Amino acid sequence: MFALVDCNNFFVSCERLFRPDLTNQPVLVLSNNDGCVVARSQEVRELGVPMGVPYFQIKDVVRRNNIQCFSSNFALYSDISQRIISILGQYAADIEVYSIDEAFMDLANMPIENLQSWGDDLTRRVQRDIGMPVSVGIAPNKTLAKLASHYAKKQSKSCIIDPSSNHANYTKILEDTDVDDIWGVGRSNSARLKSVGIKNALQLSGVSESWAHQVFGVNGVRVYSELNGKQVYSLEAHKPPQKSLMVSRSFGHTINNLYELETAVVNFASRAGYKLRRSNQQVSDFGIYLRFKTPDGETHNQMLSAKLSVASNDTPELAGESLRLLREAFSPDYGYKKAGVFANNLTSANLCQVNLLDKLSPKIRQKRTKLMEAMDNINQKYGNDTIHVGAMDTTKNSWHSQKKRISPAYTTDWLQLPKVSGLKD
DNA sequence: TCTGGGGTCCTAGGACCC
DNA sequence: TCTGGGGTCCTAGGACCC
Repeated sequence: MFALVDCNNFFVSCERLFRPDLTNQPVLVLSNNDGCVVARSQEVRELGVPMGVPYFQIKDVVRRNNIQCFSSNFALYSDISQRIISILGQYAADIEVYSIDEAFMDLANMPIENLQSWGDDLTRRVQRDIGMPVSVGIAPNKTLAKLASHYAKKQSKSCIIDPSSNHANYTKILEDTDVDDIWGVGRSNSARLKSVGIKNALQLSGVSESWAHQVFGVNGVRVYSELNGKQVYSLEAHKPPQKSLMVSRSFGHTINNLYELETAVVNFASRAGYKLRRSNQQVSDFGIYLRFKTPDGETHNQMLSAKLSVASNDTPELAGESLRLLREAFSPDYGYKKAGVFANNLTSANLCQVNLLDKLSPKIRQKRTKLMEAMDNINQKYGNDTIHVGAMDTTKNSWHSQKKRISPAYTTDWLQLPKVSGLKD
């Protein structure tokens, strides 16, 4: 059996940890640049605010109902997430951290009669130690475990789906689950399913395998098989190395001068270089991404990439490459809204493929590796960008995203610790 | 006027090989 | 009249996840 532990309204619950006055109040969290809604409290859901809606479209609802809005605060969310994972580690040997607010756990050797109390105990423990409400779903595969955790949110105790020992319960839960809520069925496929009268998980589990294959391809068959109790996906306790990487931001305001754009892109390239070094990887296929409006008001996306002569994770090199591509693409007539860099074809930094035509000799490259190491150590100790490439120009950061409503980094910055007042000595 | 920032996998089509 | 049969690799686009 597998368990899925899912935090309830994770970002909102993180914000509430240090704002207990917001318990039972409508609260939502916005994406970067305060663009759209990425987390909603139960109260906000009940007001009919959908997930992912642009903020400007719901301003009236927010004002009328006095909804508390926060910019996303990833320093806080990541820290809370790690605390929760460390507790989960005490409850199972193998854990797959699936996202910032979810983890799969392997319960292979647990007697079936212990599952309910195991799940309920875990729920109480995370609530007590962290203050985070979680839902636990337990089932013979990941798809059903997801479905069970979804169901657990409604019944406020952990939910077990076991087709072999309690078939009636299994059937009932599948019937109660809308096809939209099945893991692996997205917007496009749920629309197709509904158009042929398949509205819930039970109906989907009853089609033929060949039909599932014909209509949804191999992924459809996987969903179908797991709904029927087979195990297709296994627990990935050790994540394979990442294959691609991206650093991008929407700008706080439209940019149309090259210099500002350069400082932004060099920032992203530096960040990408750091991420590569941290994971001991390097890139051979590197590029930039631009989103802009033309004078006639049309929005376009543009991607330019280059093959590096030698795989690299050297910040000055990546920054130089992104500047070269940017200057090639830039037009003063466009209004730039967003930019980023991307890296495909990541390989281990231990593999070294030299190139006779490389502008830098292997010896220089070795020195550069040490230079980056020193830079990372200094920045780790004294703060981000203490040392950085000159083109970043940290005095010009007008491109930064809007984060007007961000809460303090309560748990990761000495200067932002919560203050307790009103206590007597 | 105004819409995030990451990722993965699959598929189809084209270029190329013999 | 009539033009094979097998591969691989790359790319772009789309679907999905959080």
